Amino acid sequence: MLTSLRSAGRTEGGARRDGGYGLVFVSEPTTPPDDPDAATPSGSGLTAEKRRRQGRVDELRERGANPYPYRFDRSHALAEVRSAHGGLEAGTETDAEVSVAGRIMLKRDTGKLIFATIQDRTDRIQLFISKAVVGDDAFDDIKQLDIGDWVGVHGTVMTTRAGELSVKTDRVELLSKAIRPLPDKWHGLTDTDTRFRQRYADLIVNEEARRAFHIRHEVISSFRRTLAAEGFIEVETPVLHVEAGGAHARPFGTHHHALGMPLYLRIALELHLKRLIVGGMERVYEIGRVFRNEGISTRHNPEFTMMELYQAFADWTDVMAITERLITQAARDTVGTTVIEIRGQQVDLAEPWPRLAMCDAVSERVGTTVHPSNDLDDVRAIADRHGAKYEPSWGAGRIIESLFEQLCEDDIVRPTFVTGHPVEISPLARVDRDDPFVTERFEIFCDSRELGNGYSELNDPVEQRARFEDEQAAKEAGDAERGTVDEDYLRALEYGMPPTGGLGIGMDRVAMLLAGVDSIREVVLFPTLRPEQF
RNA sequence: GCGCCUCUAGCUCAACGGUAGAGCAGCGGGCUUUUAACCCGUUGGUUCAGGGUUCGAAACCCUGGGGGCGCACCA
Repeated sequence: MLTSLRSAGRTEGGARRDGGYGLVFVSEPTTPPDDPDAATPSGSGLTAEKRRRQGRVDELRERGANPYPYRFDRSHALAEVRSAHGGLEAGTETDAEVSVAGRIMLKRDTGKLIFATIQDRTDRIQLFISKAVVGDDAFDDIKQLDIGDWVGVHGTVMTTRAGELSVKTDRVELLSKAIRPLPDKWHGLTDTDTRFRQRYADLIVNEEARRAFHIRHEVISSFRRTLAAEGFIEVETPVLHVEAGGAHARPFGTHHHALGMPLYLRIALELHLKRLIVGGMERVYEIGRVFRNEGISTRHNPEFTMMELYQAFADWTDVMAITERLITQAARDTVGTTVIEIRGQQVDLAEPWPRLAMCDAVSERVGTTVHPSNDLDDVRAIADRHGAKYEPSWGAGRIIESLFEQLCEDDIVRPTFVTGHPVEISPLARVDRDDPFVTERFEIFCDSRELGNGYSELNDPVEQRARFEDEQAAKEAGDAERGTVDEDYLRALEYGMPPTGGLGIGMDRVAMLLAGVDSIREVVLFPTLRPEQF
């Protein structure tokens, strides 16, 4: 009873909807808001173009056709058609029937024959549309299709006399009418602002853009496979933090209304993941967005994607090894080789990455031994001599880092582990077992950019408290990027964290490296921009 | 935040301080094997905005806006 009622109702409703496009038609604005100046001969080309295309939509509806149908059954992606029939000789017709779908990118109309190039996410393919095959009425309709329209096509596979693989079209269904014209078919979009704001248009017309995002996807997917194979568990930890810790960076602030309290967007994944190591999860990782309230540049977007992993019973040497494996494998999976070109140099990522102690690198450049144990005034004098900037509150360790950035960073081309960061700038890293002034820490530098950061994790709760207190003192002295004492994290450490190695990698930067692009905006789909004025 | 560069038709680009143009897209016509199809004809402009200099400004100057690059910022 219920069932029959329901199905009867559905049939009735369906029938009403099929025969009643007028309902939809009436409720939709079918003329542009600036229609009043339709009478005037002037007006922008875009307005006229959109009006013409919308007019076509209205016309189709009046005929009872739906310019925006609900679905289409596709038998093959375009790349599948090509791989199955790519070897056909010129001038071959087959009886292989296919149903394909895509966006019309090009149209060549020779009178009674139309060649159209459609594009899906896998490939492009040519449609061979003959008036004699589809019939006069259908041919007229196909002529009315615009570049940018989505179509579904039924036909058979053939090659033209020139050898172009094509679908000899029996029937074309309009799947979605494009009201707005596509950018230039040859040049695409070049204005970077427009490319980033209208990423949808960029992706339609610029293959390079599609390629970069495909590489980004492959990098992340490769990381997940490598980590799964090594026994890591993927987790998700909070984005909203009461106090943003785990890195030196200014956070974004927000507010929770029901709790009536300020919250901060995370600047790192570190502290929550290490709580999970305390909890006994042993090998965990997270790939997630972090937010830093800093300047925007070719290397920095305010929100970016970090991969952090933590491995119990491991130290920094294990973590350096897994770093090499992750990035080398990602190169194989994305570009098919471990040999990539960086600044004109051929670099084989499969070779062991050089290790460079920060103090050694600086010492060599300044011609005298520099170490965080040096007298502060001596280190300041060296910094002054080499134009490295520092604040009065900085200790020798932090000034050495400044010297490194000033003198050494730019020279690093191939991936390099820069090791032995001073304790002062590494509040969560464990002191080097052979040198109490530096930590068992490394940063991965490549093409002068920092790709990641790892260390033997500090797990002594008493020492961690002392380091946090130093951070808080620096923050209270006016350094907004320094941290605070995270009592809950200290409580976790008091339960005992096993010896642990940790790693953080900037996924956007790895994607940049492997995609061979020099701006982070080429691998972030919707980079942060000022709002557009409409 | 500072410096330099940039903004012209839907898109890609021209235009000495002197009538705002081309190609693509669109529209009309022709063409049954094209390849950014081609051929003929044609519509389309708040030259980012606002001021100023000038007989005359897309251009020169000022202010503002968007964007890019560099610096600063950024373990």
